[in-house]
Amino acid sequence: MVSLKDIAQRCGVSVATVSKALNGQQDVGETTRQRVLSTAKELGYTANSAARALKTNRTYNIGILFMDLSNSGFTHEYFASTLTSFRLEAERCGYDITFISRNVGQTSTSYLQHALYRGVDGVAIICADFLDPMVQELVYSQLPVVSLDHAFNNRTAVLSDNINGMESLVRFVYGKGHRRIAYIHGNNTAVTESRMTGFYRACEALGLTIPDEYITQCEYHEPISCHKATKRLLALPTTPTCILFSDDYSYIGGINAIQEAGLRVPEDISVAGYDGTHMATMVSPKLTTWQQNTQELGRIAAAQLIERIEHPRTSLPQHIVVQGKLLEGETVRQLD
Amino acid sequence: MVSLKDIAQRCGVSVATVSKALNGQQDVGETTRQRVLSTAKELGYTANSAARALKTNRTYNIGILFMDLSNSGFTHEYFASTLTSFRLEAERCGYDITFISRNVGQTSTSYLQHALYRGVDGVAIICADFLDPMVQELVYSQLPVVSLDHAFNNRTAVLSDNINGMESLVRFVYGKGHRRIAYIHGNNTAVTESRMTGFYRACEALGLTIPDEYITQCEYHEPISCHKATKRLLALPTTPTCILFSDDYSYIGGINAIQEAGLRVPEDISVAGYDGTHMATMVSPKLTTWQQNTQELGRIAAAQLIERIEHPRTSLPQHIVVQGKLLEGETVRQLD
DNA sequence: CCTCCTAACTTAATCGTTTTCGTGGTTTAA
DNA sequence: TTAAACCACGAAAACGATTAAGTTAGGAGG
Repeated sequence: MVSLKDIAQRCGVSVATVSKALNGQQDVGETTRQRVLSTAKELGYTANSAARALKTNRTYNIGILFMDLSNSGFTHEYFASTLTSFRLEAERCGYDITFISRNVGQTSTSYLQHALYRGVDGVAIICADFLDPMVQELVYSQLPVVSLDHAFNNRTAVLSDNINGMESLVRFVYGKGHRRIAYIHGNNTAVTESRMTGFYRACEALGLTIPDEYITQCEYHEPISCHKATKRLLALPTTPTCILFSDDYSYIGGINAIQEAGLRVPEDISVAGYDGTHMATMVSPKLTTWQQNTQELGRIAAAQLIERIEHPRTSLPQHIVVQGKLLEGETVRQLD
Repeated sequence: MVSLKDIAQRCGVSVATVSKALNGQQDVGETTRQRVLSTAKELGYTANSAARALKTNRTYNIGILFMDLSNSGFTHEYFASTLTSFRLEAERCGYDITFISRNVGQTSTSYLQHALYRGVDGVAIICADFLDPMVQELVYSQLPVVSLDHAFNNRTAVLSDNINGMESLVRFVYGKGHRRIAYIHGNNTAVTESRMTGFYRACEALGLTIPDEYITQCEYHEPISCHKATKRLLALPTTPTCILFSDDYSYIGGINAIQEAGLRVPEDISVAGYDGTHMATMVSPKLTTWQQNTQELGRIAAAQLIERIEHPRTSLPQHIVVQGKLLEGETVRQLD
């Protein structure tokens, strides 16, 4: 590998001058700078990030906590596309991305240890168990941190507007004349809590009282689980006129249960999903759903984290809510 | 940050001894080793990977080329789950993963430059334009390289069995009595070529002659494009009895076109996908498809790359084909 | 008793950068 | 003419680790 030393020798100047010339410092003559720049290119010089990091204590590397909880991490479109836009923005700003795991070398340690070992400038928690003590340790360390869809005290968080999203969805189906609205919610997480709040807020505001048996649970991103939940709902003495599913993907299971019961969407029963995945617009009939703005979620998370990294004193931790929008598909019928 | 020096001072030994003690070298006394180990823990020591990399020229970091070609990278289950299992295996072996982009800092360079800058020990090309000169440059550099689904000369590659997969699929539907088999293939890539070969090989072996208009194209992972292609097929004077789609996801578009034509699957027309995504087993009727073994593809790719990294002289570059398997769903009807 | 070996350390160089503090030499101002 | 200011560059000290090459001290062997 060709280093600063090689360039220095070739140009007959010191290593210091070469470094300054390449880094655009001002105290170096224009002719020397040009000479350095051209020989650097000529020799095919590439900087050594390790040496630079060692000296400057900056790696331009961002650690990503992205755990494949129940196999729905990478393959879950919401997380996948958020990560993609995060990566895009980070790279645009000159940062690289490294996954934070629990092992350095062959031995297992904590997330924080791993982050410190790699010397990342900051950490983004995209997909993880937020209540895990090891995650807590990481969040409340000295490292700049941004989290997605979970707000830690005094730390920057980027949140999808789950309350408003669910509320809007309920108001939409209410506007279509539906009163018997069922909600199959997901696992017990902060996200679920928010959506529940949104659901009940809308109901209260609209003067709706929803029987308890209309509120049931399934696992996120698990069509089979959703299939069963849907079946339970359809077996009730008074069936709902509209079912809100936990997410778009689970809807695949739900629609099966509906078809098995000999019902059609939206003629016999209306449904809506949540997420606004690519798939939602492709299925027929088009799924009515709340589209989360993954592109903005990822971009803002990256931008915020970098802001915290580059201006640790002046930037302040904040909780940013990113608005989604209603995708009015064809699965909610107007009741007369 | 606490460094070797701090531990050395506290223990009253030299930095060298501390380093050796922590790295399990043999020429250090048992009592000193214990003392070093315990004070290291006590002070909360974390090694500095940058310093280590600088000295040893090893980063235990693997670069990943994962370009979001036409938005189907991260969100494409095939790539996403291959990447997941790659990451898992790499981490198990003590390696971390960093994405290779085209910019170091604010300026844009080549993939190779970026890889060299970060000093990765090797590179895995999971999802990229294999014909891009910049990719070629990377592949034929000094770095250990493994590629997925594209075989470079003298470099290790892990390949899904596209020829055999497609061949098996054709033989399966042939076995069900189908003779008028259409194939909507994907974009022009090496993968498509292989599947085409498999398709024609099976036809030849079975004595089938497929009319040219039965072979049509759509974009991978793009239901709308597949929708149109399907429509074209259904408008032919003699329609096929079975349509093979480019991939499971595109099937969503295909099924819409079929339903619009007033046909049912599998009663009126049979179909099959390709990939074996999670979704394929969830839709109703269950999709008949060829399941690629993403778990093994990722795992083997990582293991092979690490083998090349750790034994560059003795290990040899090879092209490994990973077998998939037929998922016999419910979308191919037995013809009488 | 002397030599030699070995175990257990230490010394010091080195990896490639960055950055502070000089140091001459030249220009400018008084 | 002289002092101050400025410019372009160099010397050298880090950053934190690894490792080859010494250096002890103590014991074994003759």
